[in-house]
Amino acid sequence: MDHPAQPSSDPSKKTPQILRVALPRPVRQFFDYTFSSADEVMPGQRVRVFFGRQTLVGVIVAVNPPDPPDIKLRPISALLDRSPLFPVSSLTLIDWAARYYQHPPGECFWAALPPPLRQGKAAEMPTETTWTRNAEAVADTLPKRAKRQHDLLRWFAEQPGEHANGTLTAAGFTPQVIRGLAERGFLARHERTLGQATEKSAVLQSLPAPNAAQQSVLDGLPVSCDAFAVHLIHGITGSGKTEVYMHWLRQSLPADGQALVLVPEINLTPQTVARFVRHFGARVALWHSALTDTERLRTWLQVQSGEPVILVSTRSGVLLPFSRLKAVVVDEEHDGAYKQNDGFRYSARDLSLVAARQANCPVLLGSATPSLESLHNVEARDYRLHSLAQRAGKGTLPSLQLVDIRSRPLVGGVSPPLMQAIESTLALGQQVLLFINRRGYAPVLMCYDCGHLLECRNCDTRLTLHRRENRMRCHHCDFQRPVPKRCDKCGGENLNPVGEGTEKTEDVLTQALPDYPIIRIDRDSTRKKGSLDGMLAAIHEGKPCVLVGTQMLTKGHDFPNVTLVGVLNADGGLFSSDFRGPEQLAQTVTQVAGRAGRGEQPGRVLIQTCHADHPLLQQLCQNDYLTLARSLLQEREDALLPPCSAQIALRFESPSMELSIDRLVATRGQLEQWRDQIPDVLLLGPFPAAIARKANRHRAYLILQADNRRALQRAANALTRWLEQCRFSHNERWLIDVDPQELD
DNA sequence: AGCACGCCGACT
DNA sequence: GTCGGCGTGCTC
Repeated sequence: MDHPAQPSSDPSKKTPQILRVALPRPVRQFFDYTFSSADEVMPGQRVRVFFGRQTLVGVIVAVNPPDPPDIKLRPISALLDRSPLFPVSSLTLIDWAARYYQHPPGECFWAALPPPLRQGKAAEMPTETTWTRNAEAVADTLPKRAKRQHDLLRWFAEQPGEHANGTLTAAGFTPQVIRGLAERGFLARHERTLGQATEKSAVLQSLPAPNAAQQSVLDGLPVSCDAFAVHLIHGITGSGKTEVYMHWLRQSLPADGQALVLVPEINLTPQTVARFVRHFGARVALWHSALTDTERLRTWLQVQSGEPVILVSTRSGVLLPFSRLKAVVVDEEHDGAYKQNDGFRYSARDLSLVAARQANCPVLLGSATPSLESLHNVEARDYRLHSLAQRAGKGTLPSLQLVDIRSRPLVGGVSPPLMQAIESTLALGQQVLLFINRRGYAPVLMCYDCGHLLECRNCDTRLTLHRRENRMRCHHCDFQRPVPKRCDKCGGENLNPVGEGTEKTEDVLTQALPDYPIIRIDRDSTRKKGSLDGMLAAIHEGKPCVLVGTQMLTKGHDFPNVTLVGVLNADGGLFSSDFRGPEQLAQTVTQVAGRAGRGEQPGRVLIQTCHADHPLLQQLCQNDYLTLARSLLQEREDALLPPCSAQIALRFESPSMELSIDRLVATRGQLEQWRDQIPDVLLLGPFPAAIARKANRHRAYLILQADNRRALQRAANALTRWLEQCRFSHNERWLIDVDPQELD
């Protein structure tokens, strides 16, 4: 600018305003710019600004803030939206989340935007060009030499109707050919809002009437959607929780209201999604990681414009710009997938509760294995607990039985009693599911001469043997190497796989049971698109087979002909260093056991263990999750562990463990200096992480714990401000995790 | 996070 | 003499 800005005497020009902008940079602060146009500006609009030497897209969070910095401000370079892109509800939620999770606010906004809007593209519904055959134009009038145009006409005759431009180009017709035919009047051009042509034809199915148990839960749920309330539904596996959610939405969700339905992993719960689509048709919108940028933009704008969608979504859907949120459902609320474990470490379940409180609407949390957090909140925060204790159809809950595998010969991890059970189940024409919590062939490769275990070069972990690829792979970084012939340490050739992974059990069973298909389902076998669908389809044919799989197999599937479930080794969670080990074990075993006996035949679950007399396993066999969970909760209370207190974890990473620990000792010292302001905050550590070195970074933790969230929050605020001004060198890194779920 | 600036080692 | 290594600091 040539001359300094002055209070203008020209009435057509307003005095410059100051805009406070959130920018996608890892700093916990906003940046102020001037704006001197007469256009209306409000929080929630996007701007393009110069930031140092670069241009960025940011979001206005305040207009004319009371405390602008005393420096020369730069003007914004463009106002990108005529009206706020984010509704007030969204701004409030994101602001709350940035403060609560101690995350840079600009990055929180970034997480809430679909890629096209991050790039500064216009917030307009994406459209696509489609073509229809114009019936009046007859083929004779088209010159013979226009060969490709004749082909295209014939193509339209074979496939009548409306076709997207992309479909035609994919069929090999160039844009010139299409345009040529259109100019001669044979084709009519249309601009369609994306994806809406196909959905409206679907016939909606009505919901089956609720059974008595479902009805009694429904009777206790809120009738109207105009008050905040949390209802926790404990519904045993197969009790029909999804039907309850749907009946409730059908009854209570107003016609113009929006609903958020969170599911842990959309790709793994296709059945849930399909049921919502069948019953609610075009009102259902989906949100998950497999969407394209355009699909994302469309759904984002649909939600933003207040369309009364029922959004079935994974974690990140909680950040969508709802303006008429009237109902929230969180399915499998205990699931760890709701917690983001990098960057902006929010819990979608917890944020959805905050969103509902702000929108003044009810929340349904559902699970066969509710988290101890939610059970704690039944008492501490007045959640209402409902239970569905009966399976919905003819199925009954399976019986659970421990198999002591001490000094028993295991073949591929399978003990003789389990093998007999597998054989007799297959002989009856039924299916078997085996749960193993490790993928690969064997979790360890050991030298029998010197006892050396093959380790990752970059992490403090063992390499897993993957025999299909004939490679050793680290499951914590991307390191791989060929399977060695000789021991790295002593040169001996006596290298042997130790322990069981899904591949090994698959191989052993394929040999032992040549007459039956063995289907392995894990992240490796389902990597190719559509391969999981294929396997699931094969299982649903119902022919006798054995499914060997990891966690993937435990989530929300309904295999009516599975009558035997085997848990290969339940001992992992019994003596884990993580205090959540027992809870997770109970949830996993209960969930996987719930895959048995969902059809007409009763189910049976065999759990292999070396600790058959362990009280947790004994209790688990009673198949009474709630009682077990309550006793685990009592243990947490006695130890003052979450959810009976709150935790914040500070992790420090650097090129050496000594340095990481030193930094945390200094941080602890700083916290001690604020002791009088945070008297009840307990400091634990520093201690090295369970995986002390990951991708060559040495990691250590300091834990802040308190039963008073306010005090903890105050400590965390001061802590992040202090750490941010510390300016460590760039090979040192810290991160803060509020309500950490797992500290690896 | 970028991207500059700045201060030391091997090249024309 | 200068090209470029990455260590340090700032961005309204």
